[in-house]
Amino acid sequence: METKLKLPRSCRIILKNMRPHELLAAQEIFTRMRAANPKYPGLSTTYRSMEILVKEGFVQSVDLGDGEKLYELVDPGEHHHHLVCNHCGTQIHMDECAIEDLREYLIETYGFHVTVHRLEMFGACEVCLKKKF
Amino acid sequence: METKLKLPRSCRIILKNMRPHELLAAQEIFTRMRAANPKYPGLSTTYRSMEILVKEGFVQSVDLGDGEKLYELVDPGEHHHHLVCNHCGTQIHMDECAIEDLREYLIETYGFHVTVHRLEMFGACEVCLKKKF
DNA sequence: CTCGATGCAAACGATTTGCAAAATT
DNA sequence: AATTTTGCAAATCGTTTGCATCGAG
Repeated sequence: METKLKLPRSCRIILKNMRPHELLAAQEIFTRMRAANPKYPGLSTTYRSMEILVKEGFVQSVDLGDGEKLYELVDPGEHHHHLVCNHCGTQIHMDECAIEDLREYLIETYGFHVTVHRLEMFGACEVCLKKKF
Repeated sequence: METKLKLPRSCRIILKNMRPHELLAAQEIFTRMRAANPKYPGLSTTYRSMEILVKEGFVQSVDLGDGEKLYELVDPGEHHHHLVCNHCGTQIHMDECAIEDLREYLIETYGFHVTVHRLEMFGACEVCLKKKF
């Protein structure tokens, strides 16, 4: 038996208006939610909401290394990785998780059991490669 | 012909006193350098130095997601990844780079050419696994 | 003398927090 | 009425920057 999950209003607004596969900073989420719904709460509430949504598995938080956390809707329990083009900024979402195959190897070699991981790759996308960047 | 690299004094002190395979925050580096050498410059110089050392390839900067950058001596050009135990905090350094094998696959599948990547894995180390954490 | 290195304090930017007011149940 | 959510401003914290001074070549 699972208790029905009760999310605050702000979380519900976010879930309703945030699109999957879009990496957004808290600031940006706040701005968009306000635009979509003038009665949407303030910025600090956004931070509080994202914390809840991450914990509940609705949102994945991603760190691209530029000093701010980015958030992204995911199918609960799922996660994936990003290929970020350094030239045009395009973000490609990998369908598969590159680490899955590594799991067993890491247990055998290091005795280490991976539960969470973070992987981001940077480089050049197809288009920019052709432009000879 | 390569120009002889001239590093500021603070960088030289850091290279001399920092141990390989040890992840340290700027604050921590500052403290240690001061301890090793009372004439070592201040904290802001440490930040400026790390920037140089990263750019020159002496140091790798790592983000474990807790809001501060960590720095680590590396053999120039090299890089590697970390297995961080969530229970005891142990950091295991992987000898190999798990991503190398992925490179070709990503080019074929996504047309994406990876130049830089970030990979950190979190979970339970051998010791903590045995403790049934 | 000239230029890069440094010190110091202020600025910054994202995030967090404290507490009182408002809304939900 | 009790509990949860929110607003707002202030506090945090790591990091960066401006600018005057110091020091090596």
